[in-house]
Amino acid sequence: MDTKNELYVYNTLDRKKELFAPLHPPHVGLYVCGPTVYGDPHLGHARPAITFDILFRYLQYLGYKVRYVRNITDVGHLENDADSGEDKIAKKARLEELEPMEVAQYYTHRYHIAMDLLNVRRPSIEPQASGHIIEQIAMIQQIIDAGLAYIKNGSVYFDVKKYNLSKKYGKLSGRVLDDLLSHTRDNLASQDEKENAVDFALWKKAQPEHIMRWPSPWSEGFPGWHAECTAMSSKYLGKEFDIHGGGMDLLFPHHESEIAQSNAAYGHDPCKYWMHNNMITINGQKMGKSLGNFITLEALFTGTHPALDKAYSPMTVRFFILQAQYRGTLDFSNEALMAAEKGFKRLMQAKKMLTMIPVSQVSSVNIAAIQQKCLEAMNDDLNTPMVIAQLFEVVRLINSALDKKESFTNEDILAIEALYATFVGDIMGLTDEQAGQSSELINGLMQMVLDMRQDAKIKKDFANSDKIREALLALNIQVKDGKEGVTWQIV
RNA sequence: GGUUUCGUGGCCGAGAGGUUAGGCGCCGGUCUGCAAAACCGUUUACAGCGGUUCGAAUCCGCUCGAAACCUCCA
Repeated sequence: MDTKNELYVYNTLDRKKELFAPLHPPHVGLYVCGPTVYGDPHLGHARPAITFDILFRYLQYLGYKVRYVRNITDVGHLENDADSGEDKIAKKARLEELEPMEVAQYYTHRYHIAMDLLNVRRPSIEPQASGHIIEQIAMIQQIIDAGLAYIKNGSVYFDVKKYNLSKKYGKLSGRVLDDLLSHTRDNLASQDEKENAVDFALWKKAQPEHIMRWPSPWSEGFPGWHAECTAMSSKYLGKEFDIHGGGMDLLFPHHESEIAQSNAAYGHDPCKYWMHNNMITINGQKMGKSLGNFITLEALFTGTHPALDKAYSPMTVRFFILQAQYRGTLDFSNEALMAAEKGFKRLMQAKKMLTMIPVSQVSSVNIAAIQQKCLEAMNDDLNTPMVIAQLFEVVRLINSALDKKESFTNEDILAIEALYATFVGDIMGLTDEQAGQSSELINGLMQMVLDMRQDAKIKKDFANSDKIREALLALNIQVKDGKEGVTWQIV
């Protein structure tokens, strides 16, 4: 009966919304594929980070004790272009004459700074792939012992065809092995070692030019791409946990192969729910490093990218992302970001006006109903755009109350404050960026300047009053002449 | 070629078999010394063609178009 107060999430495994029921309540294990740290974080990184930050926050709001693991991939993966066979991180390190770990550390740091600005909560554990080589080797050995991997020239490959005899490879992505066998392209140099094109590497023997390498029972080399997530998720969340998240682009082959590895090594799927965020597109096309159309978060925040008309604050970007449901593509444009910026400011400004509303004995509003709708929206697979729509209803009510077209009781005002604190602050992680900017000194100075302008206005010296207004605007301070007096806002 | 999605008004985006999404923009009004802000009102929608239904933007089929994945990528 109470279904509206229970969380439903879209499970990619069966492509429908399911009631979320943790394996071991009140604990929830959440694993999300993190960044590969060989480049600056861009807008694309913000989407999964924010999507699963919302999930993390909301699960906590619901009272769950969440262990959120998000890895750092600091062991690069193979490239397939002409000069390849080389580890991506190793390649970049040589170009810049840095230690590979120095590069990884540098970009990890940059990633953290960007995520902090976006107010993305740090995960409970952020394990590095390079720190879990032993665990990955152990897992690979278990797969070999199970007879589902073979060794060729010091490299280890997962035997997908053999695995498929007892389990179904492709159950997450909807792919059929026979189709994959007949359609997969075979242009990788290393593929001649594979028995089948669909087989994937668990361990790769390092070529001489590789500088990232570790000893193993098979060769000196490095783990395959999919190994780290299985090894680290099972180490920190157990061999069966609740939710595995990541970008849709990782569905195949990465997550499909994680399922195969987990089944081969442990006999069952790694998790109960698979959740995937969609991509951010730019002019309808996926943003990606290889396409050369990606916008780094730093460029976005500073407005230095040629495609940008101006800088957009981290909270504007966060709000922009939350205005779309996480499973849909989100198209980027200056126009859309500017609309988000204006909308976000309006949302935050209304909250500040709350203290100016006269308290009434009678209420003309139903805040509890709005709160309930916000909860229902969150419970419906994290429908943040719906939550935001409800919050704008509150904005309208606040502004109408200021215009004396609605009346709030003290309880109403407290309920609205709580609504903001819970949904805007705690759950959606939106903070007021100007909060810290107005010190006592600035407030005092502003009061003085505005008093001077007011004097000029009384004397009908509009030349001077406008001069003050324009000078303030040049400093990005907007003066607002309201019915109840003059206020100001940093724009 | 295969797999998975998607096509909503000027833009971004929810929803979903019958009842206003929301934001931004445009236009009109209130307020203002003038603006801005705020409020009120208004304007364009569900790719196309069939089918199911009392009724479809919402279900089914086809057509057209777009994207992601199949190769590193969030």
